[in-house]
Amino acid sequence: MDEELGSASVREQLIVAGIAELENHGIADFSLRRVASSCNISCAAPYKHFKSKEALIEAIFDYIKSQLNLLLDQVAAVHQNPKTCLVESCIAYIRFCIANPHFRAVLMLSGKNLPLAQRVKKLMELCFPNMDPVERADRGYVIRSIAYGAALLLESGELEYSDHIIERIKENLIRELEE
Amino acid sequence: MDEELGSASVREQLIVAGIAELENHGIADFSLRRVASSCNISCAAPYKHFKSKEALIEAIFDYIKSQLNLLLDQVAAVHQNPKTCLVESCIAYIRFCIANPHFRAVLMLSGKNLPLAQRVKKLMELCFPNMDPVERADRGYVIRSIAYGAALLLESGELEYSDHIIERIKENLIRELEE
DNA sequence: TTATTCGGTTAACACTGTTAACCATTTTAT
DNA sequence: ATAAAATGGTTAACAGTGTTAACCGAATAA
Repeated sequence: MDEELGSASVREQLIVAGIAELENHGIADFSLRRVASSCNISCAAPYKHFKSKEALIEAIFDYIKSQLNLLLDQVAAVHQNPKTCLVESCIAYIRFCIANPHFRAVLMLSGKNLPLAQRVKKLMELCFPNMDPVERADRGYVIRSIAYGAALLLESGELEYSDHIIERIKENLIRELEE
Repeated sequence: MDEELGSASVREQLIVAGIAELENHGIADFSLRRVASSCNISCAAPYKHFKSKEALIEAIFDYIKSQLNLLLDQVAAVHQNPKTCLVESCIAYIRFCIANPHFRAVLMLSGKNLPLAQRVKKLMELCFPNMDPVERADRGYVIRSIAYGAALLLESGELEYSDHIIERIKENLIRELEE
């Protein structure tokens, strides 16, 4: 019963193989049978672990979300100052999206975008404890708009990734945190 | 062979029915046979008009793109001042995304995001003819990030549409156009 | 008039998601 | 220890999918 450390459970194998399938074929051509094949199990076997193909995809989304949360936890551990933590969280989100291109579409397309949203909300409260909550929330939305938009532009390849552009994004985020 | 004004060609019918299919079933469950059925033609008939299912979807994307271009043309015709035109173009883009939810995902998901991009580029040149091109381009990216990000937040329902929030977005866009 | 293209049809192929029936093994209960 | 049940796999089948081939009639061009 206990998961041996070396080998992943079939459920985990399906999620990992499903991510690869998502990378290689996109969500419009996601084949559960192909995923099963690549795990060397029969086409019906996945149904012992997931109710449906959609349920597997949902599990993949959750897995991705947890990965992003892990990363953002690390950022929070390193940066104590709430403002720099906020900026670095956004940058980490952007880098995460670039490193995992299929993730962003997935995160954005179905209300799975919470990890960054929650952190921005909390950090904004720490940054501006006395600010009018409406104003504070609005600023949070602008910050997230910048992060989401930049991630989109960078991941789509329309905007080329560079240290310079990351610096520019940082500047714009910081500007929202001033005054 | 001349298209009669009243009835649409089969090709157009397929595009319109395809948009409905996209709305009802999403891109992951887009059925070309269902689209054909809803046009009262056989399952093979679409292949007389499109090379493949993907080609139809591509044509749908192009149609959506042209709709957005029409809207942005109207905005350009009304607002002569390049700065206000730029801001209103972004707002029009955001409204367009909200009014046509499936459009945004489509526009964003595959490099079809050009309509706004091109206009922002040109308008930025009009707004800041003497600015360093790199600086100018960077500002354009920030403006688009704000527009794309806001469209995403509004369309996903995470941020509720209101005149107030539109005003806030405008303010933030204008701020990028100052100094 | 003849040939050709245009736009439709039906039939078929390989593939997909999903379920049912079955089976061996492992876990749990009595 | 033995019986029961749950676990996790199998194969076979069904309906639905994208796609192609073969065919066909009408409009068009030679």
